[in-house]
Amino acid sequence: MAQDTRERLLEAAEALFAERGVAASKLRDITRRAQANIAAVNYHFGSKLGLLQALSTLRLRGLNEARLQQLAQTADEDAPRLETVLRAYIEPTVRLCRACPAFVKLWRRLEAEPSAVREAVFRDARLAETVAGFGRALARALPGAPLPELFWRMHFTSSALDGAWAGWPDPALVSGGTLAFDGDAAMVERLVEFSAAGLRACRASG
Amino acid sequence: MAQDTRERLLEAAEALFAERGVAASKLRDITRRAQANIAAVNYHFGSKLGLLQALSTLRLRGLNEARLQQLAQTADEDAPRLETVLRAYIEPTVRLCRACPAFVKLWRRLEAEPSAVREAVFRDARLAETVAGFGRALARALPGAPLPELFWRMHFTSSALDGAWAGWPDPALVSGGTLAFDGDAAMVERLVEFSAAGLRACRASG
DNA sequence: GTCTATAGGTGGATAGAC
DNA sequence: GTCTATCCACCTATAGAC
Repeated sequence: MAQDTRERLLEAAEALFAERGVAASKLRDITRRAQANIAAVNYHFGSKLGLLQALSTLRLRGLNEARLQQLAQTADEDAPRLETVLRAYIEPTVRLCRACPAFVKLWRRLEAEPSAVREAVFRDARLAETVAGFGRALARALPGAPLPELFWRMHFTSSALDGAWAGWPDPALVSGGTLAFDGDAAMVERLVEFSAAGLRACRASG
Repeated sequence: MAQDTRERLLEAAEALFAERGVAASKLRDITRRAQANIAAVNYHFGSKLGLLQALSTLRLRGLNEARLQQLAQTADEDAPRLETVLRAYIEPTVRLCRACPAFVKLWRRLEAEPSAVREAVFRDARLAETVAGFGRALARALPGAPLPELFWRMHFTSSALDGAWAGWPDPALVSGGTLAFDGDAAMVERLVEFSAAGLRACRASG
């Protein structure tokens, strides 16, 4: 209870939105969990959607800024190593998964929303800069590869990344009990190795 | 209106669940779209959840049975080609994307649900058989590769597959306008090439 | 900034006629 | 199998006291 009401509301909303979905999360549950009054959401965020937007912007801006910052460390090199670029995308995500485990689930839900909702929610998330920045870096890391091909495969990588943590800490069900988390470092290595190989394979075919 | 009410309800629910989410889809909207009476859902499926379960089982059983059938054509070979195994997983999915475009979006939403809901919804979907069957096939295609590694990378492949079509027919937003669909065949090739390379890369590291 | 009270509307589900 | 009418629990949002 050290934080102020606004922060407690964001935290409670994140947990409930992630677990039940936005529509199924009732303002009453959110305010109860945040130990705030039922009217607090409207006072601080204007509406339920305002709360969702504030939360999304907060997390996604932070994530994408961290990604771009880590990517900027490779900006001097003419041809950065592919694995370095992928790490700049993946590692900040994993840090977010540690700091805000619920948000990764919420993110998955938000991706499934219709365009209008996504547009509203992602508007201030630095998404365009991130796509552009990593697109340029990939093109430098894999010169000669067709750009649309690189973008698609980066999209695969991003989906794999989301899917890897979406079930955390229980990925068992979707995998029929065959998967177990073996630590952040191992997962990062696995993802980097997997997607680097997949991205390099398009050099030959492009 | 050739189909009976039960089928029209399934179709309407699929479209609305996919577009708005399950919780946000009102029984009244579903029945209106299906040109059925408000009481029809409870008559045919018992409840809203019953409707969701019937729909999920119908689609996922069909999908997984088609996958296993295509995989069975490789069962005689000692070491099936990796690309053949991946195609047996991916191609039936693409056919489902064509036949029931809405369900792919719904599937994404369902994956984000808490374990209890997923368990109920996926219970009769032949999920366990599919995981087991493809696990064995992958192990034969890539002898020597550690099994947990193969399962994780197959999970990446599955996530990439979902992500590829989740935004269809409009993947533009999440990608900042950089992606465009260039046909089913091209997407299948891209996915197979990408994930085959990623899976093979674990042979060296295993 | 926080609270109570309530307006104003909508949800899933059912009873019972046809 | 299909329909109308209705129950009632519950929702978001707001007004207005403190």
